[in-house]
Amino acid sequence: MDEQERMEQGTGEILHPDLISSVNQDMPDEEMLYDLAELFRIFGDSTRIKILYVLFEAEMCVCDIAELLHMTQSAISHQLRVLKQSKLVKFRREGKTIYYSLADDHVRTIIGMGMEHLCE
Amino acid sequence: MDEQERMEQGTGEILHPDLISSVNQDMPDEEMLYDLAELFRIFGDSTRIKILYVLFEAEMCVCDIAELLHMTQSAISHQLRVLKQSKLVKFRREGKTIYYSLADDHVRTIIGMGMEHLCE
DNA sequence: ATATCATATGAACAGATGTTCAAATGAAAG
DNA sequence: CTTTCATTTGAACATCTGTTCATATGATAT
Repeated sequence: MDEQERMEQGTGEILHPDLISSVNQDMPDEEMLYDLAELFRIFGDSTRIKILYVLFEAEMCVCDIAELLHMTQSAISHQLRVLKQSKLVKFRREGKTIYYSLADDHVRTIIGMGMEHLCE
Repeated sequence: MDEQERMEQGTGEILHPDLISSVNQDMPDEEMLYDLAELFRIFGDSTRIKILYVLFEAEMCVCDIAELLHMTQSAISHQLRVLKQSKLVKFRREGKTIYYSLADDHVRTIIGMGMEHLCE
């Protein structure tokens, strides 16, 4: 009844009201979905993917990563900051240099999933 | 020798030359890493994540999705185009309406991985 | 202290991205 | 054919994002 009335009100946009309310109940809350998108957004940049891939192999300092990727040390530092904020990498200081490494194995798994999807 | 010379040439940026060349060999090619980033970039938007999540439950037409997400039908259509191009969703026509659904189970797995990472 | 080196940071700029609006398909019904 | 409805499309616009450049930390060595 409600839905039928709305359908006649002018917009006339609702085709399957029952389906809509059913799906609506099973949706995670807005915030969770936002956080999820935000997580993937971090992986959605070549430079950051490369940095993470490099750290697959070994912990490494900023200038080494910059050299490896043929990029400015500043650019790398900015991106490491993003990765740090998302808890995807961690770091330790040793004198003047700072060594970065993967925060945990989730990074490997997620990137692995992506690779699998591509290779098909 | 080579590396030492370069270190003294001026920039003085290379700290661990051996590590660099070792890691360099194990890196996937540029294009693969770019595609990988591109794939994740698709997941890195709230609207697209929501659309995918909705399609977890059932195939659905454009105006239903728009209604469900409280968004313009045009905005949804634009995003479905992106998802279509990335082969993440497929569609079938039935008269005037077009029904979209997930292309395969990889989408579920990848989003599942992201969720797992968040819930820790 | 001063110099040097590794890294971080802030402002600025160019390029990418998402939504909106208006208009165009494309299929069914009158 | 014309109308209606679901969807697509293109241009315009505002916002976001990544890199660069110049400068600031912060630690070591002289």
